[in-house]
Amino acid sequence: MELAKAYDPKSAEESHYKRWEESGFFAPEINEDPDAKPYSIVIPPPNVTGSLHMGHALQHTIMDVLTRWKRMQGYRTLWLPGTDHAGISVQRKVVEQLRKDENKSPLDIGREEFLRRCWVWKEQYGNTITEQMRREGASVDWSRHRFTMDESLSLAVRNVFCTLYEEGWIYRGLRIVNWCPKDKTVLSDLEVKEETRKDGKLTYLRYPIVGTDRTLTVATTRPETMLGDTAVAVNPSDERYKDLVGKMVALPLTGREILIVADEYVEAEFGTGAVKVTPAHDPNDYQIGERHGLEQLLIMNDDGTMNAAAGVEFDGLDRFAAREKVVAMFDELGLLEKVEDYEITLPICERCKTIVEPILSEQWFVKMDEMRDLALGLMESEGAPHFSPQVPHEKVYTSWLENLKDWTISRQLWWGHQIPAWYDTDGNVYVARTADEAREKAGGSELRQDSDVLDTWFSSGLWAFSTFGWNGAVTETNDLDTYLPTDVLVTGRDIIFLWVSRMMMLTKKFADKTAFRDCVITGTVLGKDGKPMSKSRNNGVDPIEMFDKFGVDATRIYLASIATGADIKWNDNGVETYRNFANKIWNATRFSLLNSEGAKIDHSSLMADALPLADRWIISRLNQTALDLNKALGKYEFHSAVSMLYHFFWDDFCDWYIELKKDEINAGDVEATTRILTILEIALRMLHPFMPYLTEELWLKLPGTSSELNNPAYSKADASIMLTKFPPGDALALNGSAESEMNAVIEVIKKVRNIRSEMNISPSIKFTVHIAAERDLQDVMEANKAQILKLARAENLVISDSLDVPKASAKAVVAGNASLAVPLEGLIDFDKERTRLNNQINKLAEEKSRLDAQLSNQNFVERAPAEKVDALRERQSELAHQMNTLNNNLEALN
RNA sequence: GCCGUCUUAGCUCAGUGGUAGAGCACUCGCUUCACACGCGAUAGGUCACAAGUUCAAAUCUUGUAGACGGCACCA
Repeated sequence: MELAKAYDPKSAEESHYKRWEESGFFAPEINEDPDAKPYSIVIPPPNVTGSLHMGHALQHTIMDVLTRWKRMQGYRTLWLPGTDHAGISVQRKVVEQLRKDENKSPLDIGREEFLRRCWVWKEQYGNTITEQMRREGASVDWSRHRFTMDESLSLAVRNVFCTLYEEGWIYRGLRIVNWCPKDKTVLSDLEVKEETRKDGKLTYLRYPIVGTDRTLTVATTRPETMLGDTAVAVNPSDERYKDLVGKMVALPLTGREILIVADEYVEAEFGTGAVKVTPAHDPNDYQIGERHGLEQLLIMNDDGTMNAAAGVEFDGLDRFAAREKVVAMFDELGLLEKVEDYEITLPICERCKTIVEPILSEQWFVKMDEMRDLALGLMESEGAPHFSPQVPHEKVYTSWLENLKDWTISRQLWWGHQIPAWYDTDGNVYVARTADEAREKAGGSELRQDSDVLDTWFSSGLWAFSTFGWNGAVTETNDLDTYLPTDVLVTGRDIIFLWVSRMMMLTKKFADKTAFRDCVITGTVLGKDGKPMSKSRNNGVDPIEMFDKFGVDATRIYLASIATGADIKWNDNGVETYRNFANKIWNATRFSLLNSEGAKIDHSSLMADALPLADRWIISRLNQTALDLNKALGKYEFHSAVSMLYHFFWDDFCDWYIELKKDEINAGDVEATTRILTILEIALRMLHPFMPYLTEELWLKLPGTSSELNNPAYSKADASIMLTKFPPGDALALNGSAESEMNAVIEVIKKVRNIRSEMNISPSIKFTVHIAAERDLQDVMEANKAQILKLARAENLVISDSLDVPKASAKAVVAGNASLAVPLEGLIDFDKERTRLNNQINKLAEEKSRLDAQLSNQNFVERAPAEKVDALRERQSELAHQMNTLNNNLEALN
């Protein structure tokens, strides 16, 4: 069978995924071993509004590498996929669609119809990302695909909510919350980001003091909130204002009189030392208000416009217009002291970037005291989750938990899990699992359900166990029993608090298990400009484009080559490197197949006695690589795994082993070809988790592959590399003497090549190589004569105890007190050879002087480990010997 | 304000107290019958800076500078 000259990823990508999926290879049920240990991962469910970005591609690659690796090891492996309903995102898309297509608002069509449209939207667009995951080669069990608003998962949400309410962990209360006037919903602290603006203003307003002609100046960044002031506060020990405490100020523009109170919160040194107090629009003012029994005057509507309480002149005015108007009116009244430039940090809505308004509102909250203790307890007792990399994430995670505030879980949206709480006409609340249950509790009064839905992260927080069938009504399933705790969670830093922590808490609370033992935190893939990829920066790189340009496998293994947790600037170059690597693998296979008549995969062929050096060497290297590879993967060190695969395959297997075996292969040596094919087959297995398409494509072409090579756990399944046994590596197959002998051969070849290149001798000119060495090494050289001749492009090899060559020779030293020479009568340039020898001598001299200094240091000799000292001494004497030889060579030229 | 990360070759990045590494780019040579997405040979580093610990520091400690992240505050 002849392969094309270059690897074309497209055809491989198109043919294998469907077969794998349809054959049930991704489902854990493919494993027939009743004693197989489980291995499970749940995917961080991407938003149904999302499409694949590089962060997904990175995380999915890591999850798939782990899944394929464990599956090949014979674990009952499950990678569970799914999607998140993404409350605000979907709602916004549907609202926008409605406005554009029909010029209607959600209120025009009503809740029921709006929700129907959301479902239609989800059905239509919600599987973009799942289709893209198929292209990625993600070996997820599609039969277990979950959506956060599936019936069972929704039931789980209602049951969890009710239980937490009954136990007092969920409450409804009036608090200052983060309000997004554009989305018209409350947001949790984590959904609010900060933006520093240099063009902020600090406005100083004068409030006249009643019964005097004095004024009191307050400073504010939000002048419009003065319309809701119900007090002015000063520090109790502030001498300037001591006599004013208890007096009233006449609040301009409102006709109201408000009290001057003393409160420790106020810092005398900051600003004017007097603070306007707006309890309904500021969290600190709210606290002051509580302490002093102040009125909470709400002056804004949910869209950020002022309401009637702000006064007729302001009613309906946008908050920023109101701000200007307040300042202008103070100015007119002569009460505007000054306006200063002020750098200000504003809270903004993470999604729509609108400035968030702190506002007093009645919402649902989860009390975090016990939740926090659950998560901290798991960290303390089990060290769970164990973060990779551990620094800095473990500390950030625990210190965040230690300072946790209550979680606002209600959202003023329609798309999501509607809060299972009902109100009677008197405003009494009945939390119940169903409307019937609520009616029963209410004793027949007329009820209406809370119109809010729950924070999307509330349902995601249940993901680790709700996806395995837990819904509160059903609390025991095979999957829960088998796959929980999951083994590892792979995600980004940005959702450690939003999701990771909550999943740990809620899984412990309701399934009484650890959600996952390990947590791999990936870094951020940055744009070429070094900044996070974003639409506004237009620096995004589309994974699909990379797949098209370089292939899925090249993109995957490049992503895996990034150090775990490290951020990386995207560069196409990196992917190109692995595109080339894929082509190298393709061509190595192509070569192996060219002369493969009569040969086939045969693992026993590697066990045969008296194999040639190159074979003993590559088998040792192969096993070392397999051992190191498994170790690296076990520690989530994907980058070092990739690096060792790359160098084993390219350097050891292609550059040396194949080149050394070429003559045998071309001569039709069936045994040699069998070994090459067998080693290649094992190498492909090791590469499979990273490069599933290429390896499957090639593996199926190898002679002798069949389901008999499958891991016994999959013996009844069709043949596929993804079901073979992952090479564990065998420490007994390591062969130190073969490695050192091979290294000697390699060194000889490299030295001769160096002579040819430095002396500008054309590759077409064949010459004789003389080697002088001790007896053992002579035998090695003799046994590998043909290989040395071929790779050094020489026609003759003379091996002896000492060099006997004409003056016109180029010489070099090799390890083991050996030396070599190439007679170059008529070709040698003596000046060049002198320079070449001098360069070598200088290099050795540099190393030797460092060693001499170190070894003459009495402290080092006495205190460093003896074997270290011995090794350096040995190297020192070798260097001396080599320098001596080279100096003699140099003299001989004169 | 508190906590933390990063700074290594021209570029992008590995590096685990013991002789500084890779890929790409650069230079030189090669239509060697798997691969020019290739092969061979070079060159390229004050490991940000300073001090300390140590026989020995890119690696541990402290400080400085620059880049960045998280949290808190923000009248």
